[in-house]
Amino acid sequence: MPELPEVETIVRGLRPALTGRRILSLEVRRPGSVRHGLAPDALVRTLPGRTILAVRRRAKLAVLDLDGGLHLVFHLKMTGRLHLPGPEEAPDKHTHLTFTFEQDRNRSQDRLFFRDARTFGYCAALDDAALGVTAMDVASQAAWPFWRSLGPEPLETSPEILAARLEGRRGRIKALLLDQTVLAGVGNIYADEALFRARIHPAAPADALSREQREELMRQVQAVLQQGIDCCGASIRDYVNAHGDAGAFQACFQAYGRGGQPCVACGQPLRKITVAGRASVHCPACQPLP
DNA sequence: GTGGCCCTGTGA
DNA sequence: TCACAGGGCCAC
Repeated sequence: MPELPEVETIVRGLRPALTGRRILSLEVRRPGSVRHGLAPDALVRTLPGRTILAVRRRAKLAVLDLDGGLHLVFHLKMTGRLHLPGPEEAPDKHTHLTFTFEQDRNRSQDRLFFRDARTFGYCAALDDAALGVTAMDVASQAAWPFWRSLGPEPLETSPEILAARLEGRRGRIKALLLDQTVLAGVGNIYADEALFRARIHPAAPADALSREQREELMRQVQAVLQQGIDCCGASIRDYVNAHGDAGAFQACFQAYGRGGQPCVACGQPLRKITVAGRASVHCPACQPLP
């Protein structure tokens, strides 16, 4: 569930608590939650003594940059959480990784929990080459394929350039918005919201849209992502930030999860269909098929 | 391009 | 009790 705005909110919450901290230890309570990079036992051996240099986001991934050219990449998928527990808080059955930091007189939290009820999420420990820190790394075979395949950041790319990535694509527009190689960070919520605001049917073939429509769609993608960040994310079901607080963007939903309810623009009931295997809510009147 | 799979908590 | 939620991956 955490999409770009939710991961951005989590990262912003973690940054002041974690930047500059030295790792004391890692406890791996569920080895399957460590994937793609170093094996769990190697990670447990190599982490103590390393310092967190930066906390950042790429697409829907949260990244801790460590000294020595190591990076911890977290994919939260649907139910993953990165959370700073209180001093008395014990790991529960869904807490798969617990990081402990050296005490810091200025900062009260000295642990980080990775929790994930549905275990789709993971932590990957990868080196500079795997993340393509230099241009040479990007071209090298050592690059982590998933990372290398990620498209541009939608909030750091112009709508025109984003729209140009749809050119000549025959797929349904919603499937392309969800395709992380086209643009990185949009999930089901923000795809439905952007399509509604751009008045484009989710099942419209991308090549049936005009250039103006594609650019307007990308402007709306940027607008809903920015609004999501400004609201500290959308909380439905599981999502909370690093401190356990809910977001507020769910109150701004105009399409997502509103099937059967009246369209905020025209009052007609919104329709729920399946596109690209995902529940998709749209207004048949405002978002006609081209 | 589509659909099944992974997995478990939630709500009808 | 069971359908449903869905990101990424894989086989079709």
